[in-house]
Amino acid sequence: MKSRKVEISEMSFKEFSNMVEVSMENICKDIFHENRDSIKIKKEKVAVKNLTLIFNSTLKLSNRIGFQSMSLRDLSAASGLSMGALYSYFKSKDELAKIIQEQGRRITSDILDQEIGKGVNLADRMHRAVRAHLYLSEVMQEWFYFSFMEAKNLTREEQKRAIESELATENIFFDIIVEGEKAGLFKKHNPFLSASIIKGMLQDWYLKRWKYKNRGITVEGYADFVIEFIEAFILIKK
Amino acid sequence: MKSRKVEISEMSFKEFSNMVEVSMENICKDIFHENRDSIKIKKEKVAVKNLTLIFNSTLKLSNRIGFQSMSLRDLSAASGLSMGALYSYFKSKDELAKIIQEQGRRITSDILDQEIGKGVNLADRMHRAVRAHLYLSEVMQEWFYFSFMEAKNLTREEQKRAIESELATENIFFDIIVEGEKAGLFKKHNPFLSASIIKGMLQDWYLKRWKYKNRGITVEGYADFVIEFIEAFILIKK
DNA sequence: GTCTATACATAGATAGAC
DNA sequence: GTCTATCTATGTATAGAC
Repeated sequence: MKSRKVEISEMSFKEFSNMVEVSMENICKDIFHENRDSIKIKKEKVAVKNLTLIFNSTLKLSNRIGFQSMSLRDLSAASGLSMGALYSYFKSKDELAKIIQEQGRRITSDILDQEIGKGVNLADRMHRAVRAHLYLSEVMQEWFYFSFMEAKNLTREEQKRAIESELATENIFFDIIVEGEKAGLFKKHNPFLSASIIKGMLQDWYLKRWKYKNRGITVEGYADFVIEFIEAFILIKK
Repeated sequence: MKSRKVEISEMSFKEFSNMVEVSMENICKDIFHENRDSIKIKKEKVAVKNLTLIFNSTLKLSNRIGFQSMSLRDLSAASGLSMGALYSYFKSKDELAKIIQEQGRRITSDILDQEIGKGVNLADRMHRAVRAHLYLSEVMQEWFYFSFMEAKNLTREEQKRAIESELATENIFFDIIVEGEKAGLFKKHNPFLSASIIKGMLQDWYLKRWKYKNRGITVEGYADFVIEFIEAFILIKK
């Protein structure tokens, strides 16, 4: 029980938060360079600044009223950019959604891989996976909420990617569980169901953050609770 | 462990399904009578038939593309009723959403109360609450999905009601857990978090049914798993 | 690079014939 | 009770001035 606390201190929420911040800006730059054909702006500095502004405004509005309900006039008002200016940064509303999805997926994938790779054993890997996912969805709450709620508004191709990304995350847990069972550390259950349930618990954090916030639950507190809950089920007691 | 199986047999999914079917038609009739001012149709038989048709078409379309993206022309095509005819059954698109929400909430509340009331002790009540909620969300999967995903598209008043209903369901679990702790049957944890997590597990069933279906998981199988998972955490081992 | 003005499509909603 | 035809508002997207 104590050992978990030690592992947390290796990656506090604050440190984690900074790490994501850096990753986010880099990925924004990558996105700018990759989409130079559909982005009419030439200067990197102004483009990245406004892209960030547009992404954030879109996420804020979509979280409140939904991407479909958000008109580009709304987005124009929220971002302070005119309709014409907006269309210098993307060539359609659909493409805007696509770029935002892409950006979030990359950050998620980068950060999770990086963080889980540090795990020294299976229990540690499980803790890190849970904690990293929760911390990440805390920092990028709007994106995670957006990504879940707006999946239906994407093109079929983008939907496929979203599902793949979703299942990839779940597989991280699946793999840890299966390895743990083989090693005789975890009880034998249906590992697919266990992984699903764990994923669901993590999702609850960003889908219902208002509820947890109202009750004064912090992301660290929630992480501790989830880990305890999972371990009661999978760990073999000695 | 065996005792749970006995309790299930008191309410098989099939029986449950029939119970809901009846409740659904009755509530559809109630809704018709209560909204006689906004519904221009006089004959109960034709009104209830078409209302049911409209509700089902709306749910189907909304589940696929979202309520906001569904135009009334789409709904007209799917239901086989003309635009004009549709407006004889509701006076705005917003009102249509509202009526559907109302109908689902009533069924949910009726069925859950009825089913949980049968519980003979706290563990039994917990099992029944889990199972009833899962079975209900299986029968009415489209409604549950709609209700969760379209909350943002409702008026502020309706949003408040949706949240209240959500929290009421969660409170069922909260109360059972608190009573169980007092009675010395359940371990002491944070009962708010326990109730939240349980609610999230139930929600996962209807939010990701495609995933469970693809993997061949039945609702009964999922219910058994969830109950086992919960009990590993809350039950005091003897 | 950003703005204003505008084109064009599609949405919700209603009127009046049948 | 249901249909077709139509009104009006709003949405996405673009052209061209600055």
